[in-house]
Amino acid sequence: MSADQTKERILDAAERLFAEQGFDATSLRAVTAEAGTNLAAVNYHFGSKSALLPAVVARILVPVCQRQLELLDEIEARDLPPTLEELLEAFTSPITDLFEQGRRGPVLARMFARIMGDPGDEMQRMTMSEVGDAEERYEAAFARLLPEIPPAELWWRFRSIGPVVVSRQIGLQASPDVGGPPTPAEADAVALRAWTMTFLAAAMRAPATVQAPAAVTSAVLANA
Amino acid sequence: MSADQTKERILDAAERLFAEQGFDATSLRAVTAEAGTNLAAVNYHFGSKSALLPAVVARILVPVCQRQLELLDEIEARDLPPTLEELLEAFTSPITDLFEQGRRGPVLARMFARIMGDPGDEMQRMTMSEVGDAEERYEAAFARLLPEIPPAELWWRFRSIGPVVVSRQIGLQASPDVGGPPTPAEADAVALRAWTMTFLAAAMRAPATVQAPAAVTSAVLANA
DNA sequence: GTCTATAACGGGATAGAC
DNA sequence: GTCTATCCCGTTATAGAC
Repeated sequence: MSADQTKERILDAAERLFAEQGFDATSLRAVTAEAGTNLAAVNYHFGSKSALLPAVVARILVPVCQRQLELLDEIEARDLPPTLEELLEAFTSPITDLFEQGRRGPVLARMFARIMGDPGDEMQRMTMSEVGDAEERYEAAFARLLPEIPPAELWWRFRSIGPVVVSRQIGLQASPDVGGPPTPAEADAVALRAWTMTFLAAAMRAPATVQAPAAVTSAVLANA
Repeated sequence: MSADQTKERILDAAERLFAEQGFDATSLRAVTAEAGTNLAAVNYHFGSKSALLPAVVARILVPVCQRQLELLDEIEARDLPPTLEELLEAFTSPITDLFEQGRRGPVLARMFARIMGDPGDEMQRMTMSEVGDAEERYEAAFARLLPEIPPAELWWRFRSIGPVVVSRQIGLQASPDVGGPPTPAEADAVALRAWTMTFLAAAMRAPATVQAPAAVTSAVLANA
């Protein structure tokens, strides 16, 4: 078997198992068994177990961000400014598409959630380096579209888009007896995109909060 | 040392370590070292490592839900129906309060995020049994307040509240060099509550999505 | 490049004294 | 109830044959 094939098979197996069971709970033995190789191959190709994780994450994230940027390019190539819904759709649909990929998608949503809650900056730094470009450009695009929202408040609104999309995808998987969705998951998947768009568009468009920002408050207090 | 004291000390240590490092990555040896006891004590009081996790989670969640229910009782004891903002505040403030508890709070946000993304229904079932009551009553209260939103769509809106609150708390902790918030965390903490309220209130209040629900669509297709 | 075999280690659980 | 000492297992990583 060629080197590239072995590497890909290891990544496939690792992605599935990490997503399903978590990184710590997954042994290299399980990965190599599923990949049809052996322990030594992982260490040869990736160096160690911990080095396998960034490789898996990058392989997932890179195409998503590429697609996000492509869609943004298309939007910005036009003359007229985009609608908020268009911008949201361009940002979220590559993520949703990923999650709706047959049987690969669903488990990935959980992997994302795990990454977001992971301790230590290591994982977040890793994720950032892949996602940074797309995030910056979209944030700027939202800022142009919503000039009346102060940048600090808009920053938080923008960062809530991902969690909402990811958490809803996870909710879609929950079985009804542990508090899953009220209607069949297949039917919901279609409606869910539209409902999520409604939810996020309204939230992004909300008038700026009137209350004085805390930064100002504390500056005033400091001078008192 | 009394039995209760030992038990509490183990729970304290486990809570901190699970939240900081994750469940799998935390060894019982680390827990007992911090608790000032030994391995056998954990197995005596809790039976096993896996049985320690539910105990830790329950100790965190129970008071939060109690407070949520108290606040809802106060609101419903009045004659006039609550505003959406009041209801949101009552639901979210016990969570936010938890996260703002000195040095205990911040790590707990990550523990929550991890739980939400955890595979297997085990953890989610455990969480549900603690949280179920409060969730049901609040969902009903929101439904009364927003009768024009179809229940299925409202269900998803309501389930997004938690993820938004939790993810923002995690964002508050991120250091600026990994994409943390633009302004100092201390100043933001105050403003953040108000901004989050603006965001969520607008999202909850959004007019119902016009598009036909997928359930209807697929029923029509099935009859074609 | 790939594999087998093994080294070196740390984990959870438990028996049994106190 | 609490502790020490120990068992036994699964883990990662690597040396060395092919």
